[in-house]
Amino acid sequence: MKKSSPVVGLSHLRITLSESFYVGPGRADLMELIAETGSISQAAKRMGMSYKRAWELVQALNEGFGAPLVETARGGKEQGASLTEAGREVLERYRGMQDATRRAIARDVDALAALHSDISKRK
Amino acid sequence: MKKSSPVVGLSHLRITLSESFYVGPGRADLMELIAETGSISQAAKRMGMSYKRAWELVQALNEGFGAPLVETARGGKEQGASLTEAGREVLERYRGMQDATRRAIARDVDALAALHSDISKRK
DNA sequence: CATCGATATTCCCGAGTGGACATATCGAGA
DNA sequence: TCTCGATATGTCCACTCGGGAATATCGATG
Repeated sequence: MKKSSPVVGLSHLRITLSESFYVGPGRADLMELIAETGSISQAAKRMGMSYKRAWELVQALNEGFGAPLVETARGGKEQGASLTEAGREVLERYRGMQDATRRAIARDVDALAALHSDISKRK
Repeated sequence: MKKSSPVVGLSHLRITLSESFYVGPGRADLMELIAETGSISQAAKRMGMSYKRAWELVQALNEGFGAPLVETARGGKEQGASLTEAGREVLERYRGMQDATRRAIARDVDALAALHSDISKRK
């Protein structure tokens, strides 16, 4: 009994922590890819966005939060980017909230999807 | 024991039903205001957006869903806009999902807020 | 058949966004 | 001290988005 279509359902969940900081799906994905690749530029490439945009997002994350969530190091072999402890926690919490939300709204999503396909057939 | 700040927490919840249709906070608010005021222009005014934008959103809702969620009537005394039965159900379901989501993520939001204020104090 | 209020539709323009590109910078290691 | 890979930062430009305004349309009602 697998899901029929992964596209339907929760697509955007944004959590606001203050006037200057929020986390949404894009920022979370970027953080995750930075953790995976150890590089802003690599993460940007995988997300299909420019390095500039990714770097600006990192700035927004760090400055908005008030403490670095993404650390960077220039030069040498160890250069690159990585998540700080706070960054890892923010990401983990966000993923948890996504899961909790999907579970919480599953019935409503099904009901809406049913209504939608119902009406589509009718015409 | 009331909430300290209503700004913190869930700020955006978008539900995608198909490639051409989704509901988010803005569309839901617009639908609700149309139901309340019985007019696209009135609803637009209350949301601080132009009539044009509101009208475009209504188009996106109706065409995206594949069936009218907002009905309009021109001319005479009965002119205006209102929600169809499907529109009311979509709106009601969306509000329900918002509530369910808020409940589901409450603990995580608190934990994130705690982490955030913790770090803010530290510096 | 003139009025009226709201919908429907188009045109023009400014602001903002983000991409592409070009450099500058850093610092470990060869 | 030169190289190298990645970060850091600015400039320029095409494109999009949405606002504002103007106009057309509708149709019950008097």
